[in-house]
Amino acid sequence: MITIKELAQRLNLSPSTVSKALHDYPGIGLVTKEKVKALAKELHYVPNQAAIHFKQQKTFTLGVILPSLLDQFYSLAVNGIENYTMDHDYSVLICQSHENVEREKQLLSIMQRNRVDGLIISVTKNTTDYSHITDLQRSGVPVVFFVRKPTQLPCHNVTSDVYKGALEAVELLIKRGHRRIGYINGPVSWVASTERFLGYRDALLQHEIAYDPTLVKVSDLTSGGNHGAIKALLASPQPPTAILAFKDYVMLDALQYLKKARAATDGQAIEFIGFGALPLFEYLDKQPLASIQEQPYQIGEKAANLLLDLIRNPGAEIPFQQVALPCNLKVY
Amino acid sequence: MITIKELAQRLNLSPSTVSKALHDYPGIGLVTKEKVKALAKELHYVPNQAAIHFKQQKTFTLGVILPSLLDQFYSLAVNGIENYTMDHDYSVLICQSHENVEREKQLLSIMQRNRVDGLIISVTKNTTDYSHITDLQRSGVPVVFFVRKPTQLPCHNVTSDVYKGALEAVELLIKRGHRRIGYINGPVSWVASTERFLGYRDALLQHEIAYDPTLVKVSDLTSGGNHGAIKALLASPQPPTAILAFKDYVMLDALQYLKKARAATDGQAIEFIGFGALPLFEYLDKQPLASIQEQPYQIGEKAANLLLDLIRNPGAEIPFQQVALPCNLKVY
DNA sequence: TTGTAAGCGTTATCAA
DNA sequence: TTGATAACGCTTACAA
Repeated sequence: MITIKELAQRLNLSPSTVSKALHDYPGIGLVTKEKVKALAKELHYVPNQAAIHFKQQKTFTLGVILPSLLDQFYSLAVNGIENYTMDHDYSVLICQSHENVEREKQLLSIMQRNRVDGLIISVTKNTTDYSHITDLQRSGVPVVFFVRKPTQLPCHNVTSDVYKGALEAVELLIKRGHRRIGYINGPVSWVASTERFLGYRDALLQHEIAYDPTLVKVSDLTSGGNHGAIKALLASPQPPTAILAFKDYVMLDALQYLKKARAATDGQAIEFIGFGALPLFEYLDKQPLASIQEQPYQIGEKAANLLLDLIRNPGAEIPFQQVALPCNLKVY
Repeated sequence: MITIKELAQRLNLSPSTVSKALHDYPGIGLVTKEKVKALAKELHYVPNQAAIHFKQQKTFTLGVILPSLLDQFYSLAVNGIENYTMDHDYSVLICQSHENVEREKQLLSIMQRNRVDGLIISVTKNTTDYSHITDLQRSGVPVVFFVRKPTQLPCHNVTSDVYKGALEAVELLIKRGHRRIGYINGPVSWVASTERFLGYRDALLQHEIAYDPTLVKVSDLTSGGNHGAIKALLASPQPPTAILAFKDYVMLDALQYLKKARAATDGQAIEFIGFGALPLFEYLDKQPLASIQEQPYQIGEKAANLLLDLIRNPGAEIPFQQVALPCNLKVY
């Protein structure tokens, strides 16, 4: 591997001159500059990032921790992050927590060893203690939460405006004549669950429909949990005629369950709306009424944008940014 | 950020002693060792990887280049790679080419700057010139191709045994009485396309069914290309009664097209088999006959395994490894 | 316009 | 059992 030192030797120059020439540093003779660049190209000189990072005490790298890349929501978000960072000459270190808190802690440590300049994170289902994250922050690494954010902790974060998303979805259901509208919620510890729930409830109240707690069930978002929730809803004395689901996958599981136990609904079709508007819906034979489309790519972009701003203004006491990108009700 | 030097000062030791103590280097007093470790913990000492990489002239990092993480096949493969490398104290630098050759070249350069110890790559649709990759190899970085491999270039690679997968799929169709079986192939420049095709053709020949080239169409794997291919098959004088598809997505597009143009099939249902066995199939109302399940996770694992072996035996003239993992016909 | 020298954090070699 | 020293590749303030 060819180094600046070697280039310098071959050209009878000093390493610093070569370095400057390669970076178009002002005050280097045009002839020298060209000579250096030519030789660098000829010998396939490739700068050693490890050395640069080491010298600069900066890695120009953002850490990204997310639950799983199998969820298209997150792979889209990664694309948004990557594109933004690429354009700004940063790179990303992507890691999956697989919803495992221990692993999340390990990853935080990896991020720290690698001296990432900042961190973008969507915490696991089970993260309640954020000390591993606040420790990192305290050591001077700015952190932006995305999609999933802590309940109490004040922080920078980028999410979807799921409150409004849920509100609009339920309004659509009401407009279509539904009065008994169920909701299958996600883990109650999540802000995202509360917000969706409030949108659901407020839509009802705004249209003078009493809020009935028996129409709300919680799922842990596993298939089993989803099946359990729909089953419970069907078992209520007056089952819902329409259901809002925390995620499209929840809805799909519910539909699957219904197909098997359809007798219970008296042949009445239940109308569904979920969050996600996943690409795979294009291929479903029987599409749902609608889906609330979030903007994962833009969430990623915005999170990266925010984080780079924080990195570039180190001392600055920037107040905690809370960005909520709009959702879009996609009617099929 | 606390450094070894600081730990040394505080303990009135030399940096080298501290370094050795932290690494359980033999010949360090037990007392010293404990003292060092205790202080390191107390002050939250975190080693600086950039410095270590720089010093060791090794990054303990594998580069991974793949077309897109949106394809679950690849996110599963990444999981396999990650798990294997984690267990062996390596990390991964994951990048997406988005089927863009120029970007692929850029990424190679990024990998080189970052001095990855090895590269796992699935090239883009359009990569025909491999010089950017062979250049990297020549500079001493071992490379393992996965999923997509070059036609001519001898290389280490890990793929699926799609020949056998296609063969078994077509045999199933034949057993079910089909005699006119179509095949929608992927880009002809891919080895994976040729292999599938040969499996398709050999299955026919082994059952004494003449191979009819008009029943084979090529798609570029875009929705448009897929629709075009199925349309062409339907337009043939004797349309197929069953179709093998290069990928499940091809099959889904074909099914979608059929739904719209179903008149053309005279109400005869065409039976399909594709490659992939994607999780989303669980949610389809009308499931295909079968799908050929590949093992992306295991492919990733094996590729990482192979690459680490290559890294660990630098000089060794290891003959090119060609691993093909079995496919499994999943009948719905 | 170019060169000198120091230093980033860590570790390996050798000496004490 | 511990310490001194050099080196990894690069950048930059300062000197020439």
